[in-house]
Amino acid sequence: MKLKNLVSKRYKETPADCVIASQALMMRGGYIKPVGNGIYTLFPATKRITSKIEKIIREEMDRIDGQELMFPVTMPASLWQESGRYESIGSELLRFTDRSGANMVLGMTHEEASVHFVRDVADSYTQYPFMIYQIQTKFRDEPRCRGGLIRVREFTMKDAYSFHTSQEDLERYYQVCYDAYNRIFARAGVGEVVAVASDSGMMGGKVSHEYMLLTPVGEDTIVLCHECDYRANMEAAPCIVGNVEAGEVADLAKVETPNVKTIEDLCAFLKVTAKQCCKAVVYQENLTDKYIVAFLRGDLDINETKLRNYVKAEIHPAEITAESGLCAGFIGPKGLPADVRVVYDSSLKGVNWFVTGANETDMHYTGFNIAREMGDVEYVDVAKAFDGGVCPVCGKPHIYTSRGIEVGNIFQLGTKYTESMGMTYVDQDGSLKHPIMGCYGIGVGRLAASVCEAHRDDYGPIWPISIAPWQVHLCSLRADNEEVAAMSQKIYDELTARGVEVIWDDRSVSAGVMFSDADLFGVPVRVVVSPKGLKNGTIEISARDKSMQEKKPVDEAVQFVYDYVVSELAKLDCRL
RNA sequence: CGAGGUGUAGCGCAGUUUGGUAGCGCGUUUGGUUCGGGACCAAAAGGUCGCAGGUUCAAAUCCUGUCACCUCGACCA
Repeated sequence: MKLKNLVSKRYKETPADCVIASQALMMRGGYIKPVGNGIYTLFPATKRITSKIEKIIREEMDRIDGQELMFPVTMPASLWQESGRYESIGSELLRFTDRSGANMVLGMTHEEASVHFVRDVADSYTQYPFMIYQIQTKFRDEPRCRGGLIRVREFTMKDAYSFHTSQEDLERYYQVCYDAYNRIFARAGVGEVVAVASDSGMMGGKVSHEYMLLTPVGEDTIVLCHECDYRANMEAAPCIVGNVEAGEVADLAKVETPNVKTIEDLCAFLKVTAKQCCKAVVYQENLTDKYIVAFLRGDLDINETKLRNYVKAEIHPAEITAESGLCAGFIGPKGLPADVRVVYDSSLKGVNWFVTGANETDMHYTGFNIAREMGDVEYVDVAKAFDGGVCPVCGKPHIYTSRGIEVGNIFQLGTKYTESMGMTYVDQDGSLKHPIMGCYGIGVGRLAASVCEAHRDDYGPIWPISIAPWQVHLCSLRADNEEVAAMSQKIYDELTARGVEVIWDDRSVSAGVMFSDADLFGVPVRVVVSPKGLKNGTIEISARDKSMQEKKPVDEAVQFVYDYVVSELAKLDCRL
């Protein structure tokens, strides 16, 4: 492929509104163009990258006995009504009507479609287990898109669904997928992607992992341990405070705290630490508007996901009205309205002395002892894990947090969909049973963008050779020079004949333009043919990541490049 | 959905306060000189100033409405 014929354009200046580095480079390098909010055209170079990612995914899915198929993007609403998600999922699911007025949806995930398919064909235990997968367009009407391909509304995803006759078999296969995912990311050149325990969210099910690329620009917060390899999404991470500073037992006293509403003000006013405060966070159930007051230690933050899971309802931060009986800024456990649901965080357990609200304007209690004042209450973990917290695995207080981009996930779904959609098979003993499901996703475009985010310099992406749009970038400096033109053609022909992918730049432009464009292409191997080199009988060969730079005699150059490409590919378990 | 912001040539921007026939840089085309990290000279093409109303002799500029996009927040399998 000659670069001058490639349908693309590169820009010297960063387009407006780019927020993260990979997005800026992919816009400048002519990889993507926004069509609408969160909707992109992928240019030919990008499509070559995603196709290679897809090829790796296919190889690994097929290796664990996956069977590729294709579900539709558009589905009748009735399919989603069967599982109950037509009602339970919000406006993220794009709904529309067809010409006859029938309700339709655009697929954002395909559990329903997969159950719809297999319930007719997998009716005997002898057919299990099996896994089906597809690589296909998804549409999710995200409220807010971000960072180029990092968070979009329309995207390509590999989604897989496995079906089992026992929880044990699901767990066995889950581990197989876990390993396959690690191979996929390693082969795509981002071995730094790590699996973290996660919250299952709307997918249902219990055990799940997310594969995260750790980067400051990530949207998720990851909890890790310095001592051991514990890793979890903040949403799912337990908060363990460790040693409790119980404090002295003291009498309950009501004190005036005029206009002191925040923990910070309270600490300053009463000369106490945040740990000695019991703070209230107020939510409301989405459907009923019923108030939920969560109490936790003053230095901690609420983990909404854990709270949501505990109260088993969708919730949102409360609007505290005059009729609610709540006294914003002065809320405490004692004297709350009866219809308010109260949740005590584990961080409060065993502490004898708290400052907390008195449920009266400008009044707080000191010496508040939850066990004495409120009796035997249940403590649950609804706080966010924090730096220096206790690791739930090794027990050492070495928790820290980091940010990450979720590039894939795996879930043990259980029977949520097979039950709701009435899928059964006949077991060995003749009884009807619901298959147990797992599901496994990878966002292809997001992975490509994440690779760019992880592997780049100031001048452009540095694509791993396994997914690079081309393996070799051939630069003909002074292509008008007959010798240069002839040698370039020879190198291009020979490499291409041996299966190496070459992008060939034979434009009559200055070296600066040619090299800066090559940097933006991010192709791993660069071959430079120039009059200067040819005068010495050499060809320049270098790696985009600067790990290799050679001058080779003209008759050895092709073999050297070929060998180098093959060996670099082999390092990522890939072939020409 | 809440708050803020921006729409002017393919890209980046100025011009809007104070209304007067639309500009700069990059890119593109042609000719010439250059040639190892975004060269130079000369000429040229390219815009109903997001859209629709209104005010005015006159609107990119003022007013009203509307659409789109961006940022922060809410939200997020």
